[in-house]
Amino acid sequence: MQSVEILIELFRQQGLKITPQRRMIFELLAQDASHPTAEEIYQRVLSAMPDVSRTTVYNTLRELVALGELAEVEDLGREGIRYDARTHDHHHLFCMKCHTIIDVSREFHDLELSPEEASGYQIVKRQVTFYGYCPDCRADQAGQYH
Amino acid sequence: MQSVEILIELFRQQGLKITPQRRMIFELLAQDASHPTAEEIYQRVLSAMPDVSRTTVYNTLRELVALGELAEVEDLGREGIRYDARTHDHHHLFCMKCHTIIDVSREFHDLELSPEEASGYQIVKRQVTFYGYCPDCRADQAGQYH
DNA sequence: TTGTGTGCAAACCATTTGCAGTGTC
DNA sequence: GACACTGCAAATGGTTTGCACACAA
Repeated sequence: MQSVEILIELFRQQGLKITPQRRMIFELLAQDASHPTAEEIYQRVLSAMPDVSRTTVYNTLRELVALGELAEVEDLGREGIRYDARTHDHHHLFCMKCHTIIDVSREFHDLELSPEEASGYQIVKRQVTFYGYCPDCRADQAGQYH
Repeated sequence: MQSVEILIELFRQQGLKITPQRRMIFELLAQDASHPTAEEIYQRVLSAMPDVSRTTVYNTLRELVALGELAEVEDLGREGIRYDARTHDHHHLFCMKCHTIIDVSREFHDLELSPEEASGYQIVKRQVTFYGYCPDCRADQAGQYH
């Protein structure tokens, strides 16, 4: 995801309009590396702008994803889609207890499949997810994955 | 997931009962490598046993997961949880168009994180997902990921 | 016989959609 | 002044739950 100004420019180029709600959503996302759910984003917008609707938040997230400015993260914790402002490929560390996700910037070079292993698939992207327990959660003994 | 006989034995040991519905679900899962959704499993059970309820299918899947005999796959295609009878760690190839998932048995040895990269996480499991287009879908030109 | 399992219907929860009124450009 | 956007309420779709009856052990 790019800066708020560039996003605004991009939306205008697409014939999309810039409303106070959208501007606020852009600003909150641009400074958020926490992989929030739509509901979490909605709550943050709400505290700054008490009349927003969930619909508006969902609409704007959908536009950002369609424009390639926001990435959806697979639903690892069964609590809905999480959003990621880093749209270039990277990997994730997932806490199986509190469901926090943090980024892993390292690249991995062993992730090539031979033609037989690829079974005819044309591979576009590789994503590694490390499952484990974050520092807070390993303290109170590891719980169950669920 | 183990053989139907061993699953039956395991359920009995847990004080769980063996009903015709459960036996049918065990048999269908044991011979299914397609990573089906709960609904797909329900439809298959239904064609052999026209009075099953979704509730029974969901209950049995939940028990199997709790016993570690069935694995849940992250919801890659936003169509619900998919189930995997292979419970030991392995990797997946996902078709971004038709959402088919196939297994990759290869192991990858480059997937170690240094202490700094792990940010204090205790890592339990590593999962690689290869995103791409399956042979059928790459034929009719690649569509959009959604 | 006892307690678990089944099936129905209703509840849930994240997300989407229909629509009338509002605001951007 | 158009047309996109907003917000409300209702719909959707996967999954869970409450409950009365049925069946496995």
